[in-house]
Amino acid sequence: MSYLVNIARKWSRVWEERGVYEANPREGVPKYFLTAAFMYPNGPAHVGHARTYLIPDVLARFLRGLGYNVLFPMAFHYTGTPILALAEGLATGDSQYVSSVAEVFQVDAAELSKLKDPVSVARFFHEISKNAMRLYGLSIDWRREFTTIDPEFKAFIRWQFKKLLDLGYLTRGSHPVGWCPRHNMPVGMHDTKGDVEPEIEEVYLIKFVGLDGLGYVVATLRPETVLGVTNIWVNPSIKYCVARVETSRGVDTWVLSCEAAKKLSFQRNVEVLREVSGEDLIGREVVNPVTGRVVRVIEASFVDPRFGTGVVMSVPAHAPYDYVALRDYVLSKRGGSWEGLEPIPLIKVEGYGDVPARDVVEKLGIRSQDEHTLLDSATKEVYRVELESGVMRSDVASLVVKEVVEGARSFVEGEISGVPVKEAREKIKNFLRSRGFGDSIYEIMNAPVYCRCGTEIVVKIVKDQWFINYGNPEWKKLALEALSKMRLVPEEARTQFVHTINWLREKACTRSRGLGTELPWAPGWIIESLSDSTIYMAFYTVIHKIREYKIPPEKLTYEFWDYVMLGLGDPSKVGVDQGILEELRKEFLYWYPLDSRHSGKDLIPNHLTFFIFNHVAIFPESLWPKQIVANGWVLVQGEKMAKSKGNILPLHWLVSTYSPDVVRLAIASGAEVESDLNLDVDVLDSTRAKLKAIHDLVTSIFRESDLSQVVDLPERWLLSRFARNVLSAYDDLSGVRVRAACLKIFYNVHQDILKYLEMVEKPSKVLRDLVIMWLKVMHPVTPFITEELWHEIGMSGLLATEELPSRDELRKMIDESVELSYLFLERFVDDLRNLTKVVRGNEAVVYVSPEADYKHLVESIRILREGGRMSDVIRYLVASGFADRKQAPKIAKTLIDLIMSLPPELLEAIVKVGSVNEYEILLRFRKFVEEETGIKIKEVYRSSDESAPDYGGKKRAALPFRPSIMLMSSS
RNA sequence: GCGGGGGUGCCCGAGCCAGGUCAAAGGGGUCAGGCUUAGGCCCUGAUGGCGUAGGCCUGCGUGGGUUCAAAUCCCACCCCCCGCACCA
Repeated sequence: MSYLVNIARKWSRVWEERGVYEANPREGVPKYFLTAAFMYPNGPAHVGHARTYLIPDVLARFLRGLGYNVLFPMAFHYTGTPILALAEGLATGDSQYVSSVAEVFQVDAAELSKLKDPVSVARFFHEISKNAMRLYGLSIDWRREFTTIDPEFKAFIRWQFKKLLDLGYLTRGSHPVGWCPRHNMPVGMHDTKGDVEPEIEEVYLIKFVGLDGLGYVVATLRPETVLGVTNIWVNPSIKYCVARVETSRGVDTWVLSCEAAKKLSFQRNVEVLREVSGEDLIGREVVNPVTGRVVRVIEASFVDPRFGTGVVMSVPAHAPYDYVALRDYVLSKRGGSWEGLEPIPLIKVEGYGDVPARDVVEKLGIRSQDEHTLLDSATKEVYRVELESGVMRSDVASLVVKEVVEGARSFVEGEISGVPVKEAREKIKNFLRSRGFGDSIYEIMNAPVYCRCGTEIVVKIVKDQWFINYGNPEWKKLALEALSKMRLVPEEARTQFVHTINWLREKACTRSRGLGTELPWAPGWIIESLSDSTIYMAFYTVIHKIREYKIPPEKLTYEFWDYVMLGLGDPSKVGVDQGILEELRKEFLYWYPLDSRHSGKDLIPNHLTFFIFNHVAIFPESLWPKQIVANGWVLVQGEKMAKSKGNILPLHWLVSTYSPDVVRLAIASGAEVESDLNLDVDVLDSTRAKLKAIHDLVTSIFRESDLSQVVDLPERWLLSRFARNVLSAYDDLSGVRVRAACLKIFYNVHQDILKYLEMVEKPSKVLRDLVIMWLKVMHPVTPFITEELWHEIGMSGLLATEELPSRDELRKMIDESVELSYLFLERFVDDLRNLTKVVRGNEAVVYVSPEADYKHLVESIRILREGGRMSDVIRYLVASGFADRKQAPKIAKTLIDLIMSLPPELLEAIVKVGSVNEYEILLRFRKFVEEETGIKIKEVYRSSDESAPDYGGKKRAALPFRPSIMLMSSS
């Protein structure tokens, strides 16, 4: 095992020293430019990266072998906030934390504990990962490596964003985010306890004006039920605040729970004037803004001060909570009298009575307002059926007793009565909002969600947020156009891309903290990571030259990039030597457009789509990317990798434990790109065994001194099979079917060589030539062991720079007639074996058809291909004299069955080759057949041989490609 | 809820887009045999049911349909996985 790791160390160093993978423009040579998503170093590169990076590497090596000038670069993405959290954790010096991180990542705890700031954390994992990638054999041009906090890169990103701004694709506004009041920063899923995504939703507010002059603002998801309000709920045991609250119409005075007031202060200005107890509010009267009805404030224990405003409107006909609370109240305080509080039916729903809430409550047998689980499911049911199939009753206008706002009655009459709930909801919302009685706040629907620090998360409205407006219809059109011209692997991803492009709206593109590039015109705002990584592939084309010519970052101006990337402006006025500038421009144009972009499938709905959008925004059509390859996950022992599970397989550990070639072959042959790959230890072990077997086979072939010079049937067969497998593997690789290619190159070829060795007494010299070709075609997947073998068998030069056998060269090696003969033999063995299962016997007499009869098979194939039926075949057989009228149908049936059972390629081969000399083949491979089946071949006769005995009447049953066999027991 | 992907033999997993090459590739497991001092390595064969002549029957989530012919096409249903953003 250490052998494989050692040769990897040796050859990766040699390749690097000789600059084998440093790609420079070469005029007249076709280029291929591929990139994989650079990694975010908040941990070491792991087996997931290993997969995403291996696919382009195999393609890169393959294409180099076919004569392409291939560029495969890599960089590191420092932008973002997760590294901050990690650095924060490490900086506390908590040794338990440090050692747990060290363990999942398989890194040195002492080293780790020295890291105090985000940048050194990033550098630490960057170095580990980079070294792992080098040992892993990725054929990367490392001269072009960079990080996203390099000044040159920042200059490039500033240019990109200025471009987006000029194009009108950037907008500004405010928007709600999950927010930790203690950290004073936005929190996403990865900063919360248990990785919970805070679900932020807009909740509607309706203001009931109290007769005391205060605004009693209720929060609701169902504004249409405002028509059926019988009372207002407050919780008597909690504190309420009277506060001056900012609204779109100026400042208003509201009553709301003090907790709500505090939360709301993150969304708008709130000034608490005084506190009142819930108790004090009981019995006050408020006016329904739509119906004008005056209702009372009543106590209810179910009211949650943390949700909405802590003030709730009561709609007993359609809200189970309200119905039950009201029932409690009526029974305990009013001796069962509902007078004045009767549920007011608003919505008709099939299958329910006038008061659906009551129906459901009774169905579930709910007894009190404290049975939250039951009430929640009741609420869900009523909400769902009313939304889906509910219609506002036609008499709702009569509920308007007094017009608080002008036109309320005619509004309800004309727009609400008789319409579906969904529609009524929108109309009432708009009506109330336009009259100053409607508003909305944001609420965390899955509250409580806690920050990692333990503080409960609130919703904050971030102001002056910058967005990239992916909702722009013109832009979408361009993106769709680019997509339609792009090749996708897998093709199934296309619909997902189309939907993503259509669905995307404004994307917040800045953050208030983290590593990255500042928005040039808005200091303090950092461009977030999904936004600064959309066109950086272009940056690879020139960064090494910028460094080589020592162009200082301050000279990388807007004009500089405009010229290099777009050829705009006057190169003499850029402030950089014009010759150099032209050289950069030329190199960019040499490599661009990008030929293939690789990443995990998880990036389809974000990065890969943004990648398309930004390319079409900034670059002309001729420079749009040509292909995207999105690969599936890597599962470890059937499970998804996760830090929390501790089952992350870091690349540096993998390659030093199992060796790069083993890991590469296991990943490459484990699954096709689109599907998830399950990696477990057994697979790695058996892959290692496979490589060892190949290694030993190759060395033994070259150790063997006694080789024949013949190029006979077995040799021709071997060469032909090899060529076929390799050609087919080439096609696979061109279609990014790496697994299929691997199976052919590593498994089929290997097996054929073993078969060949069985066939011959003494291997031919031809085998050596074939092995040399074999090493070449294996090299893209397992570069190290093949390079080592290359030298071991005495070849000169580096295998890494060798050309692969060309398609033409391979095609010439194909020999259909030999392959057909061999196939015939295989089928015969199968047939014979099959027969031994049903008939006892240990020796066989075989009748083969004369070669001349093949013309009947060929003709029958032709007839069937041209749409002929059995009758046509019969007619032909009789006409040709092959069969008489009596036997023809039976023969035709067998013939057709035979033809139908043969694969089209084989039929093609039969037609092409014309015939098989069955007699000769069987005699020649008699021993082989006997060994394979355990049946002695007593005699082989031509069925046309008059003098041959006819055992069991089998003589006449022979058909081309299907000898007739008489099985018997020797006495 | 919206969107995407998928349900295949004991297990994993191809094949379905271009219907007959499909009892259904390839692994794994299991069984038998070989190699071997021994085998955890490797090699060969078997692995839905039936069959003393190379064949028949049943079968690819469920139920219908189209067709001479369906794992493959159409319709309905059931079930599983993954995304829904400001986060890499």
